[in-house]
Amino acid sequence: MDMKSLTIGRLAKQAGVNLETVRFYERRGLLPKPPRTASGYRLFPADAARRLRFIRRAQELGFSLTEIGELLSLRVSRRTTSADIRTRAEVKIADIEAKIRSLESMKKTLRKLTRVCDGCAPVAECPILESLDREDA
Amino acid sequence: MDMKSLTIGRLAKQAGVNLETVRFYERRGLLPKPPRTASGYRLFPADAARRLRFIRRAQELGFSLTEIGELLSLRVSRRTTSADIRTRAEVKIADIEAKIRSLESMKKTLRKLTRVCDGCAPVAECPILESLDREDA
DNA sequence: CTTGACCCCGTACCGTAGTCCGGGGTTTAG
DNA sequence: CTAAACCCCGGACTACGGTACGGGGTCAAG
Repeated sequence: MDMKSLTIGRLAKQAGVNLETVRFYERRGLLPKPPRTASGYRLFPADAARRLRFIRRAQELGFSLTEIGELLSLRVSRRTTSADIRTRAEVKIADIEAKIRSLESMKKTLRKLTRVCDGCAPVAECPILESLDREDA
Repeated sequence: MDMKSLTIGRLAKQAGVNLETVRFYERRGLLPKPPRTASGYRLFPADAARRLRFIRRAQELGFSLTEIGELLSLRVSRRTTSADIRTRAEVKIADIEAKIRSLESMKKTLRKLTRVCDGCAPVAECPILESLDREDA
């Protein structure tokens, strides 16, 4: 139990999540199984909190836990070739860019709306529908 | 039943959602209650499909149905003042900008990863954890 | 050496967002 | 006129992402 390890309770507090959520993510494989003390207590490395915060943020961006698992597994190692990782990373980048474009489009519409508000011109229709409306999924 | 109205089934197909989902959104108030035929069939205006597609996209960006309802209600009318709408729109813009920043950060990390792949330098750690990791919610 | 805070585990339960079912009327194409 | 295809409704069911519960062991302060 050196200073660098965290019990599950401390980790949960540091990351701002429920303790049960930590166990749940461990079961789901989003958090690597931590070493245990002789009595069975989990001892998480300090950077587990960073991983938890990453998961939370990614969720707010509309990624499912399964997709987050895929993001977290993006790294080069003996088992995975560079080319494989590269391809998978590029797919994720494309997903992300699509999300950014949708958000930019929503933002533009909302900005237009605030300008209309300044001009005091009443808009009866819902202007945000203009955004996010062209083709593809 | 003019050409411009859609039965629930046609609407669902056009928007690419399940028919039950349309009824569900109507119950949730995300879709305005459509007029009915004498026999009770719903007749949706043609632009209901646009609204459905907006809802789906916004969900992919991590907005809950409740938040989507708030976005859809952003418009100026007798009941809502320009100033009120303006304030609410600005809050939403700030939310959106935060999402965009997080996504840009993820994207940057993934780009770095693809460059590493090109250079064939193996990375054992999970580099994406570098992103989305500073302060605030 | 006890008491309160913390941890273990499995299982049950919850909210959100749908999705399905089934018994019944309606519409439309043959 | 009838059969297929479509629509109505209420209510049950599902999947996902947690969250709570409860019975038990552990650890640290007094």
